Amino acid sequence: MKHISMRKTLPHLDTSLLSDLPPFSRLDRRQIRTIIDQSTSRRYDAGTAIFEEGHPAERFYMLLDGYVRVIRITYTGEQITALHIPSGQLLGIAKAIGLSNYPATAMCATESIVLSWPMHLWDVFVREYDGFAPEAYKTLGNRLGEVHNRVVEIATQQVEQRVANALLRLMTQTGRKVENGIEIDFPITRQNLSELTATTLYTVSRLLSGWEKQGLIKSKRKRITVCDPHALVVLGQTQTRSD
DNA sequence: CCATTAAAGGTCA
DNA sequence: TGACCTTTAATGG
Repeated sequence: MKHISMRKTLPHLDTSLLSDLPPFSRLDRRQIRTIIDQSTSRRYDAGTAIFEEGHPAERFYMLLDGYVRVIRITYTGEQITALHIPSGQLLGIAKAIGLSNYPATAMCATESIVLSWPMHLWDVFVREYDGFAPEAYKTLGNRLGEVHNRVVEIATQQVEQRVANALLRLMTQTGRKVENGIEIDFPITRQNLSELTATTLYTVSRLLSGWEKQGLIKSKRKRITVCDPHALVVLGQTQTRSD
């Protein structure tokens, strides 16, 4: 028995934790102090949910460290990954578009550190804090745009293109430089990728194996490194259709 | 071109 | 060891 996540307030939360993050970057020290004092901080293990689809949206969150997978459950009980959220972003901000329940589950892809506030403070933040609302809406807009792009891809592209593009997006959004390329910074399985691209884990596995043989990527269990981004870009745009 | 099914080997706690 | 991850092959829409 180990690594039990306990809810607790960490002792020394410095104002610098938030002062560089867009939703709070226009605020002075005193305001940020107030915001932090109203927050609850918590660490989550990888694989645990911060909040779940359908539950009342009681709190909103700022991801300080880690990665979160936004997941929806289908009629048959399967999960599909909608998008990934990197640290420094707000999440659980359903209130911004008038929802009273969370529209999706937020699952930690890695160990994560999160600040949260009771939802009744949302209106206070929007009213009192310069730049907060625009940044929140910008975040929502970006996510909506990303989901839109995927809908278009799924409707118009072949599986190979979709997987290549998904990989490129993850690389640019969460990539970390390593010696032989750029590694996606959190554990991701064939299953996860297949959910993102509306295909099966077997097809993803076959594609990745092929790309690895050609030297485009390297992969270990739950880890993928892109070695040749340009080749993937080409793959992602090539229409291998008879003309 | 791609999903499904089945089977087997690998990895991790 | 058991649960989870990955690959490969066969089959069929």
